[in-house]
This record gives sequence, C-alpha cells and structure tokens, in this order.
Amino acid sequence: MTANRVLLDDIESALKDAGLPLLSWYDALLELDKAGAEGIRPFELKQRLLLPQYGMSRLLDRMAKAGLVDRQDVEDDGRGQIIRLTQKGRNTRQSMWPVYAGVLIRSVEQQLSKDEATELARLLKKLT
Amino acid sequence: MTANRVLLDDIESALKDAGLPLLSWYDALLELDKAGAEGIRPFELKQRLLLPQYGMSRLLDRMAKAGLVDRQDVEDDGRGQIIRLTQKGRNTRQSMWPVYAGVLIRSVEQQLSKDEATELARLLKKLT
DNA sequence: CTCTTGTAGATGCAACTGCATCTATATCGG
DNA sequence: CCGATATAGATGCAGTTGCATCTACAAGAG
Repeated sequence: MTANRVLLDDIESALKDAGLPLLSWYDALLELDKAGAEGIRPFELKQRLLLPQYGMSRLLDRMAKAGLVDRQDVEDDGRGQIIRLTQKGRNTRQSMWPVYAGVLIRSVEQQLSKDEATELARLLKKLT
Repeated sequence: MTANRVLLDDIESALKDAGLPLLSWYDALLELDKAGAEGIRPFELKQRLLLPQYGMSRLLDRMAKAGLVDRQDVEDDGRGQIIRLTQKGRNTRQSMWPVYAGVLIRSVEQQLSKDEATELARLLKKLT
C-alpha cells in the first residue's frame, strides 16, 4: 500500500507539473488506443479498467469534453455507444508516457536490481 | 497498480459490509494507538501517513466527530494540538483488524507460497 | 404482442479530495 | 522590542467519487 502510494504521488505530481491529465486517464487512453479504429464499448472498458459503471460514465464525459475521445451511438444496440480515441487523445497518451515511465523507471532503478524488479513484477502479476 | 487496486477494493468492501470505517481510517487509528497516552501532533501524523495537511485536518475532523479521537490544544505551542485515541477508537481499530487481515491473508495465500509472499514483502519494502 | 426481467448508460445527492488561501502563533535577524 | 519569515492548522471552492436510482432499450416467457 505504501509503495503504491509513494509511486502514485510521484507520478501524479510529475504529470501535473507537465500540464498533463491524471494517471487514471492514461489507463483509459491506453485501452482505447489498443482498441483502435473500431473503438470499444464503455461496459467493456470499465471491466478492463476495474472502474465502477458510474465512474466510467463520468470519466468518458470528461475525456470527451477535453476532446480526447469520440462518443458515438451504436446502431445494433440502441442502448449502447462506441468510444474511439481522437487524434488529440493519441497525442496526449504519447506525451504522458515518457513522464509516467520516467518516474517509474527512476524509482525502481534506484532501489532494486534488474533481477529484483523482474521478480517483483512476477509476484505482483501472480497476485492478481 | 492493478494488484493494489484489486486488494484495496476487496478490503474496502469487506469493511463496508461489516459496517466499519474506510481503510484510511485504520492507518490513522494504528498510528494513534502506537502513540499511546501521550498522543501525537497532527503534523507528525500526516508525515507518517503520507497525507497532505488539509487531508489530515479533515480526517481528524471526521474521526473526532465519530468519537474515535480526542483533540486537545497543547500548551507549549499555541498553534498546535495533540490527538489521542479514545477507547472507542481503540475498539474500532481492533474490530477492523480481523476484517482487514482476513482479506489480505486470504488473497495472498491463494496466489503465493509463503516464500513468495515473504519475498514480495521484502521487495516492496525495499522499493519504498 | 405483452409482461417480466436483464443490461447499457446517466444522474441527483452527499461525502471526499485538491488547491489556494487564511489565521494564528513561533522564531529569527537586527 | 519590531518586522520579516516560517510553521501549525483550518477552510471556501471546485472537481471527483460512491451510492442509489432512473431511463431506455433488449431478450425471453407465455
């Protein structure tokens, strides 16, 4: 818990200093980028991001208002919609990555050997 | 990040089901318990809990309102105060622990061997 | 077709967080 | 002692999250 909070605080403040969105947006942008041109449905996205339904709905509101995603009603299911990344969304994700990764790499490198880092990643993955 | 979120969600929902406070209160209750009868100053507590100053101030507001802590002005520094756990606070912490630990142990045991868990703890501690 | 049940997503309200700023006391340089 | 700066803690406001509920469409039973 502590390790996570320390890292998270570092990352968030680095992103903020760079005038970039919150880390939580990054995860969404990444999934949307992976989904590519066909986009993805919000209910699918919320499962991948482990967000509650209302959280997803509002995150998409904000990202749409910021022009990072495009929401479109889907025709074969009248209830649903399809979300696609805009070019601006792709650009934003790309500019976030070096900041995010930079903090991450620096923090880990300073404290752990390469083997230890690999082992940590393995254990955390196994835990989930 | 994912491992942390999954665990956190599990723990929070277990606490909620048991009608107990949020996990963030637990950390504060624990530190206050450690501080014992002499209590602890908010500025000290916020450093240990890695909370921002206004977060600490408001957390103490809520915990005081819930009757878990006792706030008293301190006489050798007119700006400051001293926080002490009430009996109710001690009881609350004690009833939270089995729920918290239960989820934690179950989650870890299911996925990791004892050696792996130990190694994970070592690596996370080293990271911080 | 109609009724019931299920699923996708939105939203009002209350609680919580982040940010900036404020008040009050302390400390230090002269 | 006096003014400038630093520290402890509180708070107004805006943005975010959690909870419950709501709307709209879908799917299955009769």
